[in-house]
This record gives sequence, C-alpha cells and structure tokens, in this order.
Amino acid sequence: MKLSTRGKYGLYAMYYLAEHRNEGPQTLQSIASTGVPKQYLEQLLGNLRRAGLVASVRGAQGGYQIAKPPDQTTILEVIDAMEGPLALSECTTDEGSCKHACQCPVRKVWQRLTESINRELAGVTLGDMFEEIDDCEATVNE
Amino acid sequence: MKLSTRGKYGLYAMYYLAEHRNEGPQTLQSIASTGVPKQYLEQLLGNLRRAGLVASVRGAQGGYQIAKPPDQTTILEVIDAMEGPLALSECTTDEGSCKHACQCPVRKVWQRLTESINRELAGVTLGDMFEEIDDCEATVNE
DNA sequence: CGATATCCGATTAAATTTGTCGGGTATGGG
DNA sequence: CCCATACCCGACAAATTTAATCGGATATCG
Repeated sequence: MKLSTRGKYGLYAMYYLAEHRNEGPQTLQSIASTGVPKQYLEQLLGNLRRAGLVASVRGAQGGYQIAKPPDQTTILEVIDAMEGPLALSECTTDEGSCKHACQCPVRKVWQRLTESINRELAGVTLGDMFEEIDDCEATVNE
Repeated sequence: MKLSTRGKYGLYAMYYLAEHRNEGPQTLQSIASTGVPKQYLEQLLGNLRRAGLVASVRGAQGGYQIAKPPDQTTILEVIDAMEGPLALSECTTDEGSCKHACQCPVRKVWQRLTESINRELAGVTLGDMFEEIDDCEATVNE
C-alpha cells in the first residue's frame, strides 16, 4: 500500500509555497528545484489550483501562491486534490458495485477505516509542519 | 488514493475462512464463489499462507483454513500480506532516497500518518467483523 | 511589442495491477 | 498402486494507472 508520487510532489510543493508565502508569486521553476520534472509538476499545480489550495498569477512575474494560511490547509485537502478521495473499496462509495448483501461486514470495515484515516489526514495542517523545525535547518529545496 | 482489489479480495477470503473455520479445509473453488477469478485468488492465498494467516492442505480433500482465531488476526496483517507494508513515501522507509535535509518536516508528516493508519488497521480484527451481524443476514458468498 | 510564465489537451512511456496458462507436487480413497 | 483432486509456482499477457513529455494557446508585466 503506497501513495503515488503525486501526493508526495504535491505536499512538497505546498510546503514550499507555505514557506515562501510572503515573497510574492513563486515560479514553477523555483518550486520544481527539488528535482521534480517541471512540466509534470505543472499538471499537479493545476489540480491544486482547481481545488482552491493555490492561486496562480499568469504572465511575466507570475507564479503560484498558497491560497490560504498554512494552518487552514489540511493534508487531507492536499492528498484529495492530488489523488482523489480515499476509497479503500468501491463498496463504500458506489452502492451498486457490491455483489454481496448490502450490509456485509467487510464493507463496514472499509467504511470505518476510511473515516478514521480521513480524520487523521484532516488533523494535520501545513502549519503543523513548521512547529518542530527549531532543532533542524530543514529545507525542502537544496 | 485507493486500495487495490488485492486487499479487498484478500479480506473477503479471510472473512470467508473465518466464517467456515470449523468445517475443515475450504477449496479455492468455494472461496472464489464470489466471482473472484479462481487462479488469481490462488496467488493471493499464496501470499496469505506465506504470511502465516492461512494454512493449506494439499491433495484430495484439501483446501485452506484460517491459521489463527479470528480475533487474533488483524486487518493490518491481511493488508500487509496483500499489498506490502504501508509506505506513504520511500522517505519513511528508505533513508537514502531523500534528497532533502534528513529531518525535513514533510517526512515527519508521512511518518506520523503512517503510524496512525497502521495503528488503526491493527485495531480491527476479523473477529470484530462478526459482532454487528445480528440485524442482517449478510453473507460473503452469494 | 516581446519576454515571461501559466494553462491545457493530447500523446507517449513506464510501471503496476490484474488475470491467464501450463505444468509440477502432494494426498486421500478406491 | 493409481488416479482424481486440489494446492503450488513461475512465467507470461492484458489492462489499467501513473509518470512524463510535447506543442502550442493565453495572459500580463515592463
């Protein structure tokens, strides 16, 4: 069970934008400086923009900016924007897809797990990521 | 973010075996009666067997049996056997893969989330699935 | 106007998942 | 002993998803 690189790239990008949120629009070029293919990242930022998580400025001197304060952007929003909503089994989202009894216990497990994982993801914000940095000169870009 | 069908098929199979745990070895044929391709399920049961979750009996009258009491088999074990351990980012498992500072905050988020999702998965057992069935004639096979 | 930089649909390449095939091996019953 | 049964297993093929690339359109600052 793995997350695709989309989620990872997306979160790195959001973190980068959160870090530079007071420095004007950041170009794709600078966001991609971590080694993410630029044109691929462009697609991903499109998803983040359509999800309302980043704002873009077109034209010269343009770029991307985080749309909300970091502590109002949850990891859940980022992951959902990048990979679509968490669906452990179609069972839980698409009624008709289940061949079994409508109330089958396997389904209940998926629902319960889906809810608690979503709760977990919703419980962490970009802002939280800045808290423990004191003891470490961590940077996302080289 | 989705789980593959492996996890789903695997959990159905485990549930089926838990249901029929006192009825001797269950053939692949009967476990697959839900519409899962038989030969594909055979592979999956191989994984479950190597993980120690089911025991098999070869030869005529053979089949598969659950290896432990249902309340001692967690969903985490099943998912891990089917899809490998949860790894949101290689960051959390493979030290060298991270180009960023060793302590980067993005990584901490992945680690924290991985731990809590695993805790969640480990908190539900096959036995738990039988508890709420009273009000519902749920069966996994048709 | 022109350099900059986002936007976007289409296409290709790579990887993973899903499913199939064919033969091997163990075992109980006649 | 034989043979039908049923698990075992590696290799392969098909389908789907993910990752990345391409080419050009559009917007905007100076």
